[in-house]
Amino acid sequence: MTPDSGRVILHVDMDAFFASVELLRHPELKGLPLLVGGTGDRGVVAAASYEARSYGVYSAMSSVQARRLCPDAVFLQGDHAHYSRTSGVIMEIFRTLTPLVEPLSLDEAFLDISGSRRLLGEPQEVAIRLRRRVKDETGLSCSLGIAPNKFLAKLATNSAKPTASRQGPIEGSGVAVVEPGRELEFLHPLPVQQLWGVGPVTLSKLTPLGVRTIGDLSAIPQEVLQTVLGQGSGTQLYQLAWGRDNRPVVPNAEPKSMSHEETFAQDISSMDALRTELVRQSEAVASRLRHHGYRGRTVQLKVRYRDFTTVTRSQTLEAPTDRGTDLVRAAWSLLLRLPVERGVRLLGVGMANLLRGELQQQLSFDEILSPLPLASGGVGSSNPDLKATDSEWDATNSAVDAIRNKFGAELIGPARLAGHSQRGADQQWGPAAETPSRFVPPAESP
DNA sequence: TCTGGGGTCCTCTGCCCT
DNA sequence: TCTGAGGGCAGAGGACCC
Repeated sequence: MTPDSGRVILHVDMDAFFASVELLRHPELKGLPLLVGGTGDRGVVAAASYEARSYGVYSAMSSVQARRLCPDAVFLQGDHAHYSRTSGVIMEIFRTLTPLVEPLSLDEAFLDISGSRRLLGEPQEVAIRLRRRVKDETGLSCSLGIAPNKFLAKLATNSAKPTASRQGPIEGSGVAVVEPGRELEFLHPLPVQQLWGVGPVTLSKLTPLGVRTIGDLSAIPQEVLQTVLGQGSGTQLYQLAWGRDNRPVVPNAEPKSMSHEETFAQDISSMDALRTELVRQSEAVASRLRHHGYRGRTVQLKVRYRDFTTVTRSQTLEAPTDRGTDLVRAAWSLLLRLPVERGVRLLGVGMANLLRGELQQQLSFDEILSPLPLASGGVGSSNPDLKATDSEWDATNSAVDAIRNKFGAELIGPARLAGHSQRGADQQWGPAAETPSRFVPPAESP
C-alpha cells in the first residue's frame, strides 16, 4: 500500500495533439503521414501523426532526419497560437469537472477528483464520460489514466494510448486505471526509463547496476542510489520506484522563470547583429513579464556555438525589473564577456527570481538628484544628459504594451528593431524552411 | 545524421561572512 | 592578527520534461 491511498488523480493526454488539430483544419490530409514543427533544416518535429510515427518518426527528432525517414510526409510549420486557443477550450472542459486542474503543457493536465466520487460517480466512468465529451466538443481524441498519484496516473495514460501503424492509429483502451493496492503489480515490470528523471545519462549509471526495470531499481538500497545519482535524485527515484508520489495537483503554479531563445537559420558572429537579436529577445521577455504581472532580479544569457557547446551566464540585479532596457543592459554586459567570433547558433535571454505584482519602486540617484521632465529628452535618448527616469520608462512601457495589445506586436518597438521583422510564435520549433516540403493550402481562419 | 524552445530541479564551485 | 570551518548565496552547468 502506498501513502497515496484515498486520492484519485486523473491524467489526460491529447493524442498527437498538434497533428490532430491540423487534421481538423486540413481534413484532406487524413490518413497521410503528417508532421508539425520547424520545417527548416535546423527545426525539430513537434508532433507526428500516427501514420508518420509508423516510419519511426517521433517528436523532438530533427526535421532533416524526419524527412529522410518519411520523405512523403506533409510537413506543416506549427501554429502555436491556434494550439494554445484549442488547449484553452479543452482545459475549460476539465474545469467543469473540478477546479483542481494542473496543466502540464498545452496537451496534458492532471485533475484531482478525490473529493468528487459521490458527486461524479466512479472514476472510470468519469474518465469515459470526459473522453467522450472532449471528442464531441473539439473533435479531438485523448487518453486518460487514473491512479492514486500523479506519477502513476501518467504512466497509466501511456498504457491507454493508441499505437502507430502504416494504416493509421490502432486504438488503445483510451482509459487505464491503476487500482489502489495494485500499484507495484503495475509499476515494477515497466522499463526503468519510464520513471520521471531517468534520461540517457541516469540510465547509463543504472545499467551497470543491473537495473532494467522499475522493479530492479526498487531492489537497490536507497543509500546506494544516493551515492550513484546524488542525494536528491537518488531519494526521488527510490520513492517513485515504490510508487510513492505525494505531490499535490496545483492549479495555478507560479512560474519560476521566463525566457526567450532562438536558433538562427545561419550562425551569427557580428556583435551588431547579436545586439539587435538581444534587444528583440529582451523586449519579448520584458513584455511577457509585464503581461503576467511579474518582475525579476536575475538576468540569464544563453549562447550556443556552432559546435553545439552551450554556455550560460547570469547576473542578479539590485532591484527587480520588468523593463526591456534593464534586460538588454545586463544581457549585453554578459555577452561582451563571451567570444562570439566563432559563430553563435543560438541566443537566449531569460529572467529568473520572479516576484509577483506591483512593487514599491525605489527612486534612483538620477531621479533624486536631477529629475528631468519627459519632454526634455524623451525616453531612450542616447544623450546621457537627457536620461529618462524609471517612472518615465514605466509609463512608456505601459503605453507601448497598450498599443501592441490593440494593433499587434510589430507596430511599435525599440528603434534598433526598426526594419527587422519580428519573429513569430510559429517558429517555436526552429526556423521555417523557405519552401514547404509539400504544398498545403492555407487553413481557413477559425 | 543531428540535436527547438520553454521550462524545472539539482549539483557543484567559489566567494563572502562569521 | 591569522587561520580554518561552516553556512549562505550566487553563478554555472547538467539532466530532464513536454
